[in-house]
Amino acid sequence: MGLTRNRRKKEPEIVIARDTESSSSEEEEEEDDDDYPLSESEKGDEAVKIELEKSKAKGKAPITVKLKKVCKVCKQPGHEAGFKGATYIDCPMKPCFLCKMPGHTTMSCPHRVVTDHRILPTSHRNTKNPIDFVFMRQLQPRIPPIKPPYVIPDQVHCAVIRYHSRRVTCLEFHPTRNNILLSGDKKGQIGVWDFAKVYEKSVYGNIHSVQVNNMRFSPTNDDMVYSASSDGNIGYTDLETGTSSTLLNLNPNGWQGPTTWKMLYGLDINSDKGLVLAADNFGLLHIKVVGLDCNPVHPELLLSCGNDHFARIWDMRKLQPGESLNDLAHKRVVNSAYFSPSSGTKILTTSQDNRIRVWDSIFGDLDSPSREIVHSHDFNRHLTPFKAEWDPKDASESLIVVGRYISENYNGAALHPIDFIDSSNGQLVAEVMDPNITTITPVNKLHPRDDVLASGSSRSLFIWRPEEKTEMVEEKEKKEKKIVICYGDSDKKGKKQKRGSDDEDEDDDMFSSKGKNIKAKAKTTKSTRRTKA
DNA sequence: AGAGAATGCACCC
DNA sequence: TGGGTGCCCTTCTC
Repeated sequence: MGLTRNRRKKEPEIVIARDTESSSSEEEEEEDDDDYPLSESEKGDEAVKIELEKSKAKGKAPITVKLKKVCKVCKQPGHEAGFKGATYIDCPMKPCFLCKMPGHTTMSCPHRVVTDHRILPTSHRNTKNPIDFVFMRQLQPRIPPIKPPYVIPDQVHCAVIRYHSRRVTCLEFHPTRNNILLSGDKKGQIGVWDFAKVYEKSVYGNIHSVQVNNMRFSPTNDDMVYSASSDGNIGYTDLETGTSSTLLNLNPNGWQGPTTWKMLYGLDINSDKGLVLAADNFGLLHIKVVGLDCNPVHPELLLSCGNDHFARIWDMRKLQPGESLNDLAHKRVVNSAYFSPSSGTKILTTSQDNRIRVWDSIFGDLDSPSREIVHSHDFNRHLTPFKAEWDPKDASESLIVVGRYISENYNGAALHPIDFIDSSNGQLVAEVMDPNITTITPVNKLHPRDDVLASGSSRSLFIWRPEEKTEMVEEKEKKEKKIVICYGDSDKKGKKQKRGSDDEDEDDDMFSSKGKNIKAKAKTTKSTRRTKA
């Protein structure tokens, strides 16, 4: 298909006269001459002239350095890629960064939903024209006659905390206590945050030694949580005390090299059968199984996904290699696969080919997905993998949330929104973003009961809520001077507030509206931990 | 303020 | 076939 990455083994020769940038040039320059001979075609290219004025006192003539304008992506002259202000210009020699098809760039991609943020407020974008609606009803007569309105957390208001020293890898809401958010990070720490009492948090660093990949609460004891980690352990932790026991250790003999080291990724609980399920990097089929999901209605059904490009449906009673009930093919690694939260009949997957796939019924034709939604969430080794997740409160089982990789220019700021998508039609229902949050937000979780979205972005956690609730919180926090609410278009407020705070030196917490402006005083933890390879 | 580091996947031979 | 190589929008720290 059109998904090859068009790699060029041999890059064209680049000659940059007097270039200071040495890291990107692969070949050693023997010649130091300024007069780089331009070919006929290249002569038309504008050469950038940088005039370096040596000290005026010495009265030396300015030195003119010619830099050939070269694309930093494909290393070819004649065009440039990269940020122009807040807008990223794609390299035209590469396939579209969004849909991966050649022949156009992200800017002109037909799958690019947003074209101008200055004209259309996001909330208006979900208006369907009546004909579309009727048409859709005819095509899908089984959708609920009136979709319950989505309640999307207001993008303007959020709360921020930073206590992780590595990037956030997973989030989980407490099953009964509404304001408790659990977060795991790349270092193996697990945080418990009471986001109503903003300052109340605990961080447990002794449960795992490397990244936490998934967490699940015990169905029988609200205070106990299971966690799967790349250290090969399943921890079983009391959140009140932080005391943890090891339910499973796949590496009892310690580190014997990367070929034997086992890592646990997928984790889910089958309460019907009283099982805790976990998948390691070798898996039953000797592939890395990264996700697991038990069907909420049919306890014998299990869904797995991984880097073999498949999501697979299993019968719990027949978990043998090659015995899966269905194999759902993808073009790239599958980051996540989830049954729909109430009926369990739909499947939602996120794949690194920049497509979200939806199967409308596990009892129907599973040969190909019911829909593929092109969405920017593909792979970057420095980011926690994106996972599109269902809204557990949406009775129609169509609303999903997923972070976006590529940025858009929002009034001069390059931001990466969190997208709410109606998975029944692929429509972008809302984008949540804040000018103070400039980092990418791959980890998102919708609250099981409240209209709350929790997000993990780099090392920070965000709670987004509807405006009414937030204003209460906001008032409270203003008094306490403990948190800064992020305002949609004035980060000044937030900064002032933080600067005025007397609590700055209290501990290594980070309550800020803009991590960039306020340096964390978190202990700089030397990464002495062993990595897997 | 600019370099360096962390480190997953795909492609290549 | 497996190790070597390179990577298009990262983010933080020094």
